[in-house]
Amino acid sequence: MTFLNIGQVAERTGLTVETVRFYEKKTLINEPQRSQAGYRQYPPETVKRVQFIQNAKDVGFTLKDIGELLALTRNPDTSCGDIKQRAMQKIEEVDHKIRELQRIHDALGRMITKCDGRGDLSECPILEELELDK
Amino acid sequence: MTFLNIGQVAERTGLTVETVRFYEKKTLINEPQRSQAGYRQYPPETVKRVQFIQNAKDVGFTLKDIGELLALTRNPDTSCGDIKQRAMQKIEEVDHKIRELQRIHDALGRMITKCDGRGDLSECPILEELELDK
DNA sequence: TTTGACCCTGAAGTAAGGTACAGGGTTTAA
DNA sequence: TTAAACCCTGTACCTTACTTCAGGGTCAAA
Repeated sequence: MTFLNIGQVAERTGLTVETVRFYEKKTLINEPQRSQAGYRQYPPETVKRVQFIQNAKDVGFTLKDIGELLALTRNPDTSCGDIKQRAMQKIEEVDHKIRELQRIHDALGRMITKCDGRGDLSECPILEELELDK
Repeated sequence: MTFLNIGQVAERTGLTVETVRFYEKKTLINEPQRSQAGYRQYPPETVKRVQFIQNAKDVGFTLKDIGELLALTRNPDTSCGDIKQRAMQKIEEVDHKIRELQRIHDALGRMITKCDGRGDLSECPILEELELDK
């Protein structure tokens, strides 16, 4: 078993060295052994762990969420359903954000169609809708 | 013309006094006159200005965007088309965020349907998809 | 042996949009 | 006249996910 320096973990995951240290400080990856000089010596599984973090982030989990997911997996009482519940909670958050953005999209769309882009600022339908009194 | 204390502006807009001061520091509202004791004395139009800020925020503009919109309206060379362009730029940002959230929604949805919620963590399809090696 | 690439810690800075103090002065009504 | 309710400044704090910096040690190749 051959260990990896922090630079090698960074290289294999596409993160920076600073971000790997940051994840360690957040206890998302285990504190590794140190060499005599104090260099971190990561076991190769650390790369997998970092990739898990990246994948979970990519589907919308925050680092705090990810910490909780990892805590769940360490608890022998955790079942598959507990993980599923986290995913369902997250998808609900995502749906909520989508609906809010959809609302914003529609409001902006209405303003944009009202404005032909010509004419004076004083009669700009967009500013009027936002109720800016000039 | 009767002036308003900061508390009255806050009350009429639903903001807190601190937020009104914050907007002033960000130069989104003009520095008002002061009473002899140093109290801010806002002209009544300030309420309209704050409402504009609230409306613009509500359709997705950041405070920075709003500052730029206000700067545009102070520039005599600005046309209605310039404002429309900002709105179109914003709707594009919003669409981009919606697409990203849709992607996340779909990915989470796929994971959730793969997992029946029963069974052991070691065979959890969600954790497998996220590539967590236990 | 020297130089460049690597590693270390701890603290501070970044964006966004506020919120919360601490420690004081003012106004108003009973 | 005193107490409540208001106002002031300046600074620090909050969240999220990092990034940057200062001021060092270490390792490997030429």
